[in-house]
Amino acid sequence: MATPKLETRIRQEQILQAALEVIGEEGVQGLSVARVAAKVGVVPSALYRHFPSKEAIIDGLLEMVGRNLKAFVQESCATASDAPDCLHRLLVRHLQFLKDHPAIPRLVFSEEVIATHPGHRQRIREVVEGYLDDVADRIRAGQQNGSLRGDLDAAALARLFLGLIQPAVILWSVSDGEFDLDRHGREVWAMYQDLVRPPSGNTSSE
Amino acid sequence: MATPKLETRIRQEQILQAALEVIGEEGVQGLSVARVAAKVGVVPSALYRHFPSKEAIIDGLLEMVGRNLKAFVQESCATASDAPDCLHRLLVRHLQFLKDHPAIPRLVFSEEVIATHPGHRQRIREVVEGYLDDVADRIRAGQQNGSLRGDLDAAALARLFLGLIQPAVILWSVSDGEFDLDRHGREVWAMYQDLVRPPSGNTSSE
DNA sequence: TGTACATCAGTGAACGCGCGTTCACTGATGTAC
DNA sequence: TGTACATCAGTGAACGCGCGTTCACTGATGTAC
Repeated sequence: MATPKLETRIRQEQILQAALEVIGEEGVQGLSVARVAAKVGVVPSALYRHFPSKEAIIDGLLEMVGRNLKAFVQESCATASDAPDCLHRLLVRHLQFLKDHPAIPRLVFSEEVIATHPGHRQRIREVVEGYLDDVADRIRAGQQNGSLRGDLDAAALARLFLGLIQPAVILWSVSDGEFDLDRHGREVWAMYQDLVRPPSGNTSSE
Repeated sequence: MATPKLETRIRQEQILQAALEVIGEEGVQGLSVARVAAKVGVVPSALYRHFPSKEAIIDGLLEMVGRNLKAFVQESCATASDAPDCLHRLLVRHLQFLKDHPAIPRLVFSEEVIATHPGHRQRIREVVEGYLDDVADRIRAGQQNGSLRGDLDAAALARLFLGLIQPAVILWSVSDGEFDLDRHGREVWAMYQDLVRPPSGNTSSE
């Protein structure tokens, strides 16, 4: 027993972190109990002291991702001057996050995880729809204070916002880092901004 | 030997078709040689008369998808009156296709396939970038004949067009068919159309 | 037209492998007395 | 302060399973003579 004992709470965090690293390196398909255990520095069966099953680990990851997305929206908009600025910060943050931690979108948009287990599908549904709802709320607020054009459906605009990010995920995955995320962000943001700009010039009415 | 012999060409098509069905039912993760063989009505080892490996089957699928996407763009635009109409038909066709054959986008956007084998990543790259290039070409043509606004980058507009479709893929997968694809199509198309409409009223100058 | 032979799709047993999970165990840590 | 005990994280061997793939074989089909 070279490995010191640690509390379950700490181990759970370590396990989730290790699982994310494995997904980043080997893909969702490569996520095995053995590999996660090796990264934690522990024997595979030790993981069962902290999670009842591999499915529970994946569920823990999805829950974590959901919390992170919620925090992203809040933090991006807390420091923003108006709704367009909030959305812009959120987009930039997402693209940067994609660059730093490609494992997360891989996990959320992974058909594999969805199809394997009904519980995962439900969890991903909560994460994606929760995110879209948060974004739509911010859009609605912007529409009400006049910083965003008011005649477009907020939920549909939120889906379109997600559509600024998703193509970047696949192109980034597929291109071995050649795809220019920053440029993509600038280009699609210019278009989105153009679309949601209120008709008159009062972009920051209070 | 209850199974009659058939030519390799026919079997190859049957195998690819069966593989698509398996992905539709069990996900990419559930795609196994045994399941495909069962669907074809043949013993697992028989597949090796027609494909050298499971990887080759997946590669065959990706190639097929690439051909289908190319055909989609051509057919949608052949009967269209102008570039916006062409893009609209293409969008509707894609969403309908997603409804009928959810396995295909699952395959193309599957992180699993990408991460597993470098050859697959290259193939998916060809498919996605080829599709984006085709769409961008149509957009460029529309910009030149004045049916599309000319001051936006065609490649970025093509990526945004893909962004109309991708959120629908994940929401459709995750919602057990509850997500309203037709409504999504109408809403995001209205926005896209609004964005790409030329500034003056001459939407169909020749 | 009839026979001999090459071709090759399909068979089924077998393989080695990595997988998720279990279980009896070990032994360090913290608490009760 | 010192001893006895409960707790529980980590161990390592073992499990059954499904996987992709191989290989010697079978036997129907089509061709050459």
